[in-house]
Amino acid sequence: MSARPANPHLASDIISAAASIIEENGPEGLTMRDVADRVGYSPTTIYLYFKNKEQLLDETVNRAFEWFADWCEKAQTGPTPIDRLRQTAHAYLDWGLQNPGMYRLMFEWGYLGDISEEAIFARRRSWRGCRQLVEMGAEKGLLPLSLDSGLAADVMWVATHGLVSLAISGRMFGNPGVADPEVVHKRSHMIMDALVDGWLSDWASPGS
Amino acid sequence: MSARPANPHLASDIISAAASIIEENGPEGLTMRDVADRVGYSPTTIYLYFKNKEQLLDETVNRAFEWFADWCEKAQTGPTPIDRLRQTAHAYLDWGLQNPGMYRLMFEWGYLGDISEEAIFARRRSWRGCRQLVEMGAEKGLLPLSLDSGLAADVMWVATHGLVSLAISGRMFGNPGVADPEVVHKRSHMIMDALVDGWLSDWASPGS
DNA sequence: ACCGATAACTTAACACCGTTTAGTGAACAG
DNA sequence: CTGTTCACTAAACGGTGTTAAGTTATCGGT
Repeated sequence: MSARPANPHLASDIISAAASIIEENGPEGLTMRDVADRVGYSPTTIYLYFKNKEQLLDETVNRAFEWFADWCEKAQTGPTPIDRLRQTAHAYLDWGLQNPGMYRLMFEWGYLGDISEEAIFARRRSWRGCRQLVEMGAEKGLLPLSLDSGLAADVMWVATHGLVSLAISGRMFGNPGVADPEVVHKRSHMIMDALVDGWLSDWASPGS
Repeated sequence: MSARPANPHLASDIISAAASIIEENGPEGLTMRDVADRVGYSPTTIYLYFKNKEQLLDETVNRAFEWFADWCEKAQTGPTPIDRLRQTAHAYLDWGLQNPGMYRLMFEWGYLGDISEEAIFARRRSWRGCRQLVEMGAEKGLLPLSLDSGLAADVMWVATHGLVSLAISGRMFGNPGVADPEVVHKRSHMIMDALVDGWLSDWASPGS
């Protein structure tokens, strides 16, 4: 959000170029010089539109989170909150499997920079959607809920994130690193179903 | 595992130096020159003992996985498999919270390199321990298991990893990035208990 | 005692990275 | 015509992983 020159498309083009490079080479494979080449300007020009690499990545991530939340919301076509919860979970997984570079940047890249309150709020949009589904399911008695909805949403998110994280890192399924994409896809959706099944059964328990 | 000069302690010292730098500065903050400084040699000497940075990191990770598996096994003091499962889960979480830099390197760092079959087998030691606990719990009727034990272990591992991953990245708990360590510790152990509670209730379910 | 080989290590450089300094050239206001 | 501003760039700085080419010391053989 630094003061920018007039060219109104360039900032957006730079972000698009960064996003496509991230998908091709991963977050660690993104260089300012590559971004500049792709938009047809010199590397210094990037710094007229973004304070530094971190800010460029932050804004790229902000846009990716919007796209990600849209994707998850669009998947919710089922009649009951339970249906929509399962659909959301699988949509989340698919998004991660299809955009592994961006997913890693969004959820695993170092520690968070100095992003604004609005950006934080916007990034958590999909989490709020998840919590709403949990609350709707609990109200209708479809979800046996002994936890508050925020904790339940955290539990679901944590497990879903862990599945995506391991699946895209090639560290799962007996032979870590090998990871035929089709095998990973099939196995991870199977695990996703098992996770959702677990959420739908009773959460109440003896405790520790 | 490249052919190495005679100095028998140096390779191990280099790995130790790398490990401590990773804990101080994170994986992205590790420099070959820093490693060399810390062991008191020139940067080029490191390349006499390790082919490149990737191999140094691989061997550092191998050693960390041993330490990690020891830690998880030592925590299993309870009488029943269920007790030991919960203890293992919390031990896993604590290890991650206390060694965030190494944890990220072990589980989230780019794609896996060309590591040997033995190394892969060794790295999965803690996963096998988890699966054994699940099998013991199921045999004794303590764990209602409608899944095969490998899938059940994957489900548990995935959720536990997701919790650690989000907790150490500062992306959880309403205000991502802020993350007072004590708050993170308390909240993440609460989520861990909720996760374990879920595993102990019935896994059987309608499916999707 | 001397020679050559080898082993352990270092100096100096390479290409590349994020970033900054000091511009260039064109458009425009007076 | 002049001075200013604006969008952009060339060249450099310090830092990175890595390598080529030494340097120095030790040791076996004669």
